[in-house]
Amino acid sequence: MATNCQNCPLRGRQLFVDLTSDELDFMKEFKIGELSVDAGTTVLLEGSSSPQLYTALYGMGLRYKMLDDGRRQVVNFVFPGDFIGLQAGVMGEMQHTVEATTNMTLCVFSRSEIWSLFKHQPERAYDLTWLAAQEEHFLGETLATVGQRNGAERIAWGLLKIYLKGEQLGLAKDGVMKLSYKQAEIADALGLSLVHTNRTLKSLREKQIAAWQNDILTIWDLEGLAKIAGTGLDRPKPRPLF
Amino acid sequence: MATNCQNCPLRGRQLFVDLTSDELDFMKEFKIGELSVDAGTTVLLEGSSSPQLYTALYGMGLRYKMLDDGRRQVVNFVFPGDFIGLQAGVMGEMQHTVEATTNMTLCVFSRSEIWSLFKHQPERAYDLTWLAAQEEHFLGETLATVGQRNGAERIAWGLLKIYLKGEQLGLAKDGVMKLSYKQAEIADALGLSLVHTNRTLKSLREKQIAAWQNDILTIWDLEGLAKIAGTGLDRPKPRPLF
DNA sequence: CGGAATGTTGAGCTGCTTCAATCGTCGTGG
DNA sequence: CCACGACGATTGAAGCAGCTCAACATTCCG
Repeated sequence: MATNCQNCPLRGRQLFVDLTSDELDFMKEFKIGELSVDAGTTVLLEGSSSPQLYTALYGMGLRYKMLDDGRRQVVNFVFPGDFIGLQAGVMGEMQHTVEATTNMTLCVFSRSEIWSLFKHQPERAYDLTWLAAQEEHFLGETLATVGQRNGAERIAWGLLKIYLKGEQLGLAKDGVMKLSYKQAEIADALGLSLVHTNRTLKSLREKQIAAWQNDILTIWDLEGLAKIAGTGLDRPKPRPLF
Repeated sequence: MATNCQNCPLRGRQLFVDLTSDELDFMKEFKIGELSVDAGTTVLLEGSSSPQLYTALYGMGLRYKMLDDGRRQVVNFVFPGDFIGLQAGVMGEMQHTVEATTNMTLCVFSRSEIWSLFKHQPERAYDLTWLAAQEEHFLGETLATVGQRNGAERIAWGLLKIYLKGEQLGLAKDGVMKLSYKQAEIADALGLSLVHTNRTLKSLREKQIAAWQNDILTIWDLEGLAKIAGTGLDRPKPRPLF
């Protein structure tokens, strides 16, 4: 049976701020169903104008853009709690594709309700804008990484960000996290070739800093990782959940 | 004397959608003043929580992030009509620095009014979210460029985007546009070294495709530029103006 | 068992970086 | 009025980080 918002498994996790009971009531109305998809399914397609919006509930996925000649840029990774389809929601069409890389369950919202949210739930509308600004922030950090850092720094940065978010989500513990992606996907996220990504991961493993094999990410030396990445260990700030 | 919103020089330009007279009235209240700064001034500082938000009125600038070791990523270029400080407005602090590269005039808004905008002007709040989603879209395109395209493609892509936006803003005409940046800034925007940027620009010049010298960008072969960039010639969509 | 998908490793090459020197322009102080 | 220094653009040269090509290993699944 579908989860209802009251007992949403994501509520209460460190990454998210609490909802008022009013907001919760609204969300129950806003949510129109649940969607389960297999690994490999395209949830939203670049250029399409889906009538639906989603929040990831279980599972992982990725957002990517394709260049005309087939090169792919992974824009980011989708984890539980991530809101999917904001662009289609406000701009009318998706600017990137969203694909499930594991089996996923998503909460479904009706796009047409977005406007009523702005009209009747200014707090929630504000939260939505907050999320958009947050996405922009993270994309900016990613751009700085891909534009300025070298291979080792990029990989370290990527693993670190993923791990810290996983921690706040309750998906990571004691340096261990399930991470169901392919090396090629990390490579396409960081602007590196697959071969170089593979070699860089190997080097991190040999240095006893972190290993990522068989879909399991193991961090042995978080500080060492942060040092290579050239960044701090700040945890992501709590954010609104839809 | 300060411009008022009615006779805002930006209204009516192709890039922007019209405001209703209601919205215009609100904007007049929302706007609390005007700010003129010299070239080189830092308008907003990464990590700060400015009580003010801005819309660029005249002049150009850039947004950038610094890595801990001093490397700089230019996140994008600021043109007239661009809204500055949304992140500080909703998230409480800026995630990048905004600097004027020419003398600039900016409309000033009070950050504390953002909330009243959500409360009383849902249409404008929606527009704000639209802008945030648009920024996210553009950052995603930039990320794809920096992550996937080679030097020549990146430069071509960058010049093309700038020129097309300039056209819609009335800042470019017949292939000519004033573009007051340094080569180092384009380099830092595209993740290339200054030297390589210089050489790539030279090659575009020698191929009679485009030249950018003495702050003047001249496009001789727009289609050729788009072909190198690996993208189309789509003009930016009209967007809300604040 | 065969084939497809993913990961791993070797080898050679090059696009881009880094270092460094030169040139032109411009504002400043003597 | 000229010398000086600062800054940005330009060009040469050398080196390497990361790419491409290619072969092989491993796992999984029908």
